[in-house]
Amino acid sequence: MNKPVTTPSDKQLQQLENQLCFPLYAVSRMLTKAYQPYLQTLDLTYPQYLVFLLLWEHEALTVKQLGDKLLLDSGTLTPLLKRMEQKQWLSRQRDPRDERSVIIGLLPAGRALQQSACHIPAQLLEKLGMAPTEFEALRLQLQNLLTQLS
Amino acid sequence: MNKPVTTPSDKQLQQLENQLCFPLYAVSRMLTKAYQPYLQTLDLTYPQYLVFLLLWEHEALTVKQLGDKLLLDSGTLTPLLKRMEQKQWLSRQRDPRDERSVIIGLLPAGRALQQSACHIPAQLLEKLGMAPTEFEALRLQLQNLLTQLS
DNA sequence: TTAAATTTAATTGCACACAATTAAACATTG
DNA sequence: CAATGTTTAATTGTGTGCAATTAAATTTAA
Repeated sequence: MNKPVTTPSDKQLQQLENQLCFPLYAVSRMLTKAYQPYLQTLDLTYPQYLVFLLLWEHEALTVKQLGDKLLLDSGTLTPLLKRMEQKQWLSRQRDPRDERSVIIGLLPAGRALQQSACHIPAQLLEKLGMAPTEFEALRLQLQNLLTQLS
Repeated sequence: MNKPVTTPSDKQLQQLENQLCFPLYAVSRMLTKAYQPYLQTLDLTYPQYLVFLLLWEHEALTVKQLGDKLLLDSGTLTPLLKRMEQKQWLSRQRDPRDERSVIIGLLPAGRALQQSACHIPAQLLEKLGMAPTEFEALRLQLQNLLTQLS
């Protein structure tokens, strides 16, 4: 009763790969689009929203710390943060104790946005329409993948 | 023995949202990066690789058909396909029977790339390090999410 | 304590990604 | 058949996303 232990063909492996890698790529983009209607009214993009989630929690963080938490480098963050600075949402200033670091701090207009954004998570979760057990399973798998890949 | 049926707070919902939405966003980017070492030697990007996977299978497709399959619009595909055309990997020509459509066809250099790329799926799958049951579960959940979101 | 190595952010250049608009070709309908 | 509506790509403009380089500040080591 042994199963045949044949090596999967290149074509079979390609199909497997695309059943996982492409959906991940596509779902991620669709998810960003799903935020659009809510974020657009606040003049926010999804990466900017993620920066706010961190600042609402921590009040001030360096570019480096933001990058570590979001897995984004300064080439992405610097122009993004400059745009947010122009809207008076946050401040950018060198750390006097280590002039290499740039500290990003919440400004009143940025703090005020939290009230307008606090209903987004519930609306998003509803859009996903997932059962709690499914949700938890997916969360764990993504967590594992993230560990595996980074 | 009833569980307390309290409404989750905004903060709790925000945490839930970020346990799923942010990991999806991050994993997708890390996955693209995981392809880098293999694609770089072929002078390919991940979206370009996806275009090739479709062309290797179908030989020729319109921009519209590529967009439907990849969930990308012409604003993304047109410049990407022009870059691939410049490398002589594919041709772009209007369909004589419907001048609105542009047919993307494989050229010899593009067809030849398939031989160099055929080992990528196996290497990628190994990098993910997932058990078959896990793999299938994740695939199904992403499939469901994609349906829900699009 | 200087010289070398390291850390951190900014800059530069290239490639997506998508909303909105435009333009051309085709299809439909009166 | 002509007017209207629809489909399809291209274009434009804005915003990421990242590799590679640069520059400045700090840390380490000789």
